Amino acid sequence: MAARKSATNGKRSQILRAATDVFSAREFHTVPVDDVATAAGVGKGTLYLYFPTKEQLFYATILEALDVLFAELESAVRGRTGEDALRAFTRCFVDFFWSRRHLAVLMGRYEHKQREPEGESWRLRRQKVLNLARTTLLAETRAARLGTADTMLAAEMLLALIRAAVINQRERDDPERSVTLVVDLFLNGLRGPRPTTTRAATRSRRVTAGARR
Amino acid sequence: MAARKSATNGKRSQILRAATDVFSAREFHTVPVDDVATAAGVGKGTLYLYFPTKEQLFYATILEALDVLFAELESAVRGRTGEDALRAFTRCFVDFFWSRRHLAVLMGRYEHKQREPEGESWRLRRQKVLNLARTTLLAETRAARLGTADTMLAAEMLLALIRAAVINQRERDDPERSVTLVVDLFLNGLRGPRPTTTRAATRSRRVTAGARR
DNA sequence: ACCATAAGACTGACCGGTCAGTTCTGGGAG
DNA sequence: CTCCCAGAACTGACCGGTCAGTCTTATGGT
Repeated sequence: MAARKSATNGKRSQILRAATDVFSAREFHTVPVDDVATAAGVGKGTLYLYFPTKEQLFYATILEALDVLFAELESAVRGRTGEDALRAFTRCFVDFFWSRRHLAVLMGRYEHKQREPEGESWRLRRQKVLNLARTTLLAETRAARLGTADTMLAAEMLLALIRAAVINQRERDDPERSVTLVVDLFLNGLRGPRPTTTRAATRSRRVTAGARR
Repeated sequence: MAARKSATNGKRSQILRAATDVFSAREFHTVPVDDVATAAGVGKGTLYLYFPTKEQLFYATILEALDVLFAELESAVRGRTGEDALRAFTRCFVDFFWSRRHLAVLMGRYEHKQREPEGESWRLRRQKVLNLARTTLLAETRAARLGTADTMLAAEMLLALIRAAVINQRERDDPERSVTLVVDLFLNGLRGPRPTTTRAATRSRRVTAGARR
């Protein structure tokens, strides 16, 4: 029985993995279910044993990934605060999509689906991630005297920066560098950190911006 | 003849406007061409007199909008430099989508289509906008000692911030406020501008963050 | 023999694009 | 001004292809 169940789950995640690949490479509506089944190495009928509709299969790929992401983010920031937490958050985020580049495309592409019936749980999950970002930023935003609405927007902007960094990253780039770029830009802007001593600012700037080349 | 031609163009843009509305509200593949025709108040056949395929109709909505955006951006920054230019650029961008909110969704949703055959001209146009952003940033990025690759990424990040601001803006918000938020965050980060005099920084921060509420 | 699982052939709905027919327009003749 | 006609503009019923989801059949384990 345990064996049966594990075999079952094995096939389910096998389908799920294939679905993620295929849905990342091509747009949802241009992908025939047969293609997913073929990619997964199962018959179409089998696929429908595990997922009731094509849409649900699609959402399953997103939702499960978001759950993993959230769990990883949460444990990454646990016990940290301030800039340290922010950096850990960003690093975790970047790494997650670093090893799942296709997912970044997939998620960005269909964020709007949040309005559809199934999309509700998607919205909820995204909200959870956003809230975690907001919490992580709380100290900084308080220091900046931001109101609640602005804090939320700041969190959105952080995610936007991360997204831009991930999407524009080349294969050969160093993910850690993206983290630095994002966090530094987000905290100190293009003009660099406020100098505590005049020379310190210059040094810090070079680390931020000049590492490559 | 002049009358004929203007009547013709009138119908074309009438269809185009309807298409933009419909394609913004629902996803491309879930929209039957009949719906667009109905929304435009013309028969399906008429639609196919002006646009060869459904896809081309779709792309026409995007491409024409991008052309307008680029022209407006270009004239907004002409003759300006530095922070002044950056602010004008951002303001123009925000205003454009402010009066065309649906477009922001539409463009973000299908950026990935750039890989498709028709998407080539899309990619080109986006590139033009991106380059304009890069040029506008040139002074700042030089000051920050960024390499070419990083300057490009900085431009991407500026666009990402603008996009986030536009998408998260509520109907009642003041667009000018979004501009301020984006530019200030981009240049000086969440921690605010480097103080030239101690008090000046505080004043500037309040403008950045505290205008609402 | 019976059940659980898998496969892929099949079917019905749906929609992009066409085209045969209709309506509009404008201008020339009476 | 009215009638008529030619051609342009427009229309929507229809056709053919494409799947999402079902159902029959095959396989193997107990």
